[in-house]
Amino acid sequence: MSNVIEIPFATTLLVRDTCLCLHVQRAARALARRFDEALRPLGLTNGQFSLMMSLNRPEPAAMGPVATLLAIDQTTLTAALKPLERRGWVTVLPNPRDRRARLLSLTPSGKAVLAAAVPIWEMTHAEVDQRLPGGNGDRLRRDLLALA
Amino acid sequence: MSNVIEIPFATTLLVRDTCLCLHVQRAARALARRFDEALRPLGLTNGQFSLMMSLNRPEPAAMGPVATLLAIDQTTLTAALKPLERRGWVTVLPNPRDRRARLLSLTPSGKAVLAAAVPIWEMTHAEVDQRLPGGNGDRLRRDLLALA
DNA sequence: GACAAATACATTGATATCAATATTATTTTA
DNA sequence: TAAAATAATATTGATATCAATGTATTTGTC
Repeated sequence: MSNVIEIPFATTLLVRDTCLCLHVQRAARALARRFDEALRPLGLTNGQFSLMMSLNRPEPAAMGPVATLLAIDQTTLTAALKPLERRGWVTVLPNPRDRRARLLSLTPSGKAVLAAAVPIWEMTHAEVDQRLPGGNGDRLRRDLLALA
Repeated sequence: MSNVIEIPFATTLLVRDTCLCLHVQRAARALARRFDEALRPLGLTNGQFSLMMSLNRPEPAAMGPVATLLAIDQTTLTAALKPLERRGWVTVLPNPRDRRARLLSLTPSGKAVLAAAVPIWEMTHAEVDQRLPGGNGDRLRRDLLALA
């Protein structure tokens, strides 16, 4: 006898249409592609842009708080810094006050790339904002913050 | 003379607080972790759950439409199928009517895993829904669909 | 001050993601 | 029908992501 468990197709449709995780992942991929494409002339991805922007502080940042801000694992941050270091856009130096810690800074060329990216971000972001019901993302941001 | 371009810190704060791409990526990572953790006892990730659920159709699916539904690149789908095939949860067969195409199907054991995942999805999803202002994600889903 | 606990980060291994490109098969056009 | 255009998928190379684990350093406690 065949005992194959069948999931009702209605369940599939329910998950497809309601799963917030799927909806957020889909939107994340679509937005990432859009920003990646806009930033490509600078050799930056959306994630690298967000990371570098978060390093634009009066004082060098430590890794932990940056990972928390971006909601990425600390090991992901370690990996993400590598290509930025290699291109000379970011420096990762030991903190003399705590030799476990690292000080993350933008280099002058990193700042130059980031400065060039800002108008691209502004234009792309304005386009995205416009697509949203209501014409701006305030409501969406509030909802997303409740999930992060 | 030093000609270092400085991005105003206010710009950094503006991007941090308003960038929809960053907000969506952050929420996507947080939700992915939550669903991954809940599904871990079954050996499934959130993405594998979404993919396998999208294969639960009366007729085997082709790759293109599945990639479009999930808003992933077709090459990502090719790669994502590999571990599922290896575990015997999914079959990838050539389509006799069009030998370029592939037919994607769940195996009986794939259906069994997926069936076991459904109650976990329901519970996790209900928890997430509750966290949202208004107590459900209808509004958020509408906003996200406008981006995907 | 020694030692246990906690902290900060790195490494490894697996999967996810996409751009660029290649391969194979079908469809259209001349 | 042969050649060109199109379509469906695979491969490669680079980065992204996280769990599990390891290492070095600091902190807290006695």
